[in-house]
Amino acid sequence: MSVSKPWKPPMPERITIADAAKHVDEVVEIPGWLYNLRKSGKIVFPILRDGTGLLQCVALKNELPEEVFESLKHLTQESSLIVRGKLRAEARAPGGFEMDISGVEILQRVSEEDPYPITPKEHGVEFLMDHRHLWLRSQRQHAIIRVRHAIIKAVRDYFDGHGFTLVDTPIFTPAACEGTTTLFEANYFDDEKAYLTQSGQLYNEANAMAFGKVYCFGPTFRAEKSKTRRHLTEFWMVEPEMAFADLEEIKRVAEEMVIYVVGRVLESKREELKVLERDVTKLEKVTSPFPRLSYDEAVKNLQQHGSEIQWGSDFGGGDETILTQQFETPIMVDRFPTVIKAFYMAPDPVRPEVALGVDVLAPEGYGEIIGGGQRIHDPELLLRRIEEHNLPKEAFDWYIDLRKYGTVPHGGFGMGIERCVAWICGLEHVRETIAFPRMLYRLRP
RNA sequence: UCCUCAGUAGCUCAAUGGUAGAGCAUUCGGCUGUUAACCGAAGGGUUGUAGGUUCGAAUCCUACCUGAGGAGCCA
Repeated sequence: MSVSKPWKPPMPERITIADAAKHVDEVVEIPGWLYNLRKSGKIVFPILRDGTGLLQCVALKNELPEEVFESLKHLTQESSLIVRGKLRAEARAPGGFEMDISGVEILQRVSEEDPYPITPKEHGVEFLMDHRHLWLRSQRQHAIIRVRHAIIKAVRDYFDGHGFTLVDTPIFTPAACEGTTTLFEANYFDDEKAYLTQSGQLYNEANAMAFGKVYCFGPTFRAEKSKTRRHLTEFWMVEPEMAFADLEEIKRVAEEMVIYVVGRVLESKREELKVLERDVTKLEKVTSPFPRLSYDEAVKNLQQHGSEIQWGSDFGGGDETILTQQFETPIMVDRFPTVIKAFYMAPDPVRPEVALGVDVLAPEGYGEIIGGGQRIHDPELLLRRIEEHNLPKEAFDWYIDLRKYGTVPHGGFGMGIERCVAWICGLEHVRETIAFPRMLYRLRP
């Protein structure tokens, strides 16, 4: 004699929208938020957002209990809910899949008294920045942040795959790297001052002498009152440093890494670049070799193109644009005047008035994304430079030690992640390249 | 820090010295395939703040506040 068990409907599998294609013709449940709702009498089209994508759903009045249909019909933007139903391939739906809703669980209905502020229409920069915590839910911001993720992953994969060890450097530092004017100050217990790092480089050099090839990747802080589309006060920088490397090797690595990163983004983030309306043919041209100019040649070139620049000064705002517009790939400019570079920059042995430094300038007007070069490894010269720059020698004792105990030629570079993201995504401003940008006059949200 | 521009409904904007308006959003009504859906209706305003000019100011003037773009500086 058999006992019949009471029939229970099988619990539908919970999936994400990104996996919808694998579950066509299955009944599933998807938790998410209401992105938008279109309705037409007895049929409503809720569009669900779950962080992995968008899914159009369909609910018919005749096929659902009255209260379920009514609750959907009056649901407000960004209300949180779980939808259940059968997935179907549907050419008319954006994304190509659609769910026939059979059940809905509303987790929270956003009140119409205080509706979601970011509507599907256009908004201004100030409003969006004030609502950055909500703005991140939009398609465009998803695309940018995902490309950023891909860039960071590619950068790490590049260095991890080329014998570099990740050795992160401190955020709190006791003294300035290159001067004290640009640093954020913090109280470090009792009466001591600490500063937020503006570069991991000096510590990177110690790490390179310990491990050979290292990189650090973390946030850096600059208290400069720069108010332009290229500046944040808090930004992320990846900085490789290599023992036994000369300027040519540093340039080779910088070029190879940039090409690798762009390639990886093109390979894995086509959809996101499409959302951003990025002209990918411009990125596809980022191949070896990058044009190499000396500072001397760059100055001559700029003067021919009408710039006021004189030998001995740094590039002005328009200068980088004039230079990069002439090429389709990033360009490398090296051997800047020693006087405009940091104290640790190695002079060219045959021409000490120029330094063995290099900048990589991105095309399309994006400008400097990488700065680096060979560091001074001669102890006498380093001491002299510290004096010339009026830096407190005691603060650099440990740095000078690196030249006393087995000094070797070495160098590296730093790449600003946000500028790199802005370039690859084709953005107007770096403020969209990080979830919560910190800028002059903007600390919130 | 300096220069330029801008602040009008929740949002995006119009109104160029003479009665503050539209689209979106919200609410109500209509519509069974919508694609930033559409159609009809309703509510929604100390025109950034303070002062001044004028019969009359969103509009002209002054100061301040807020924001945006840029310069210098930088990745």
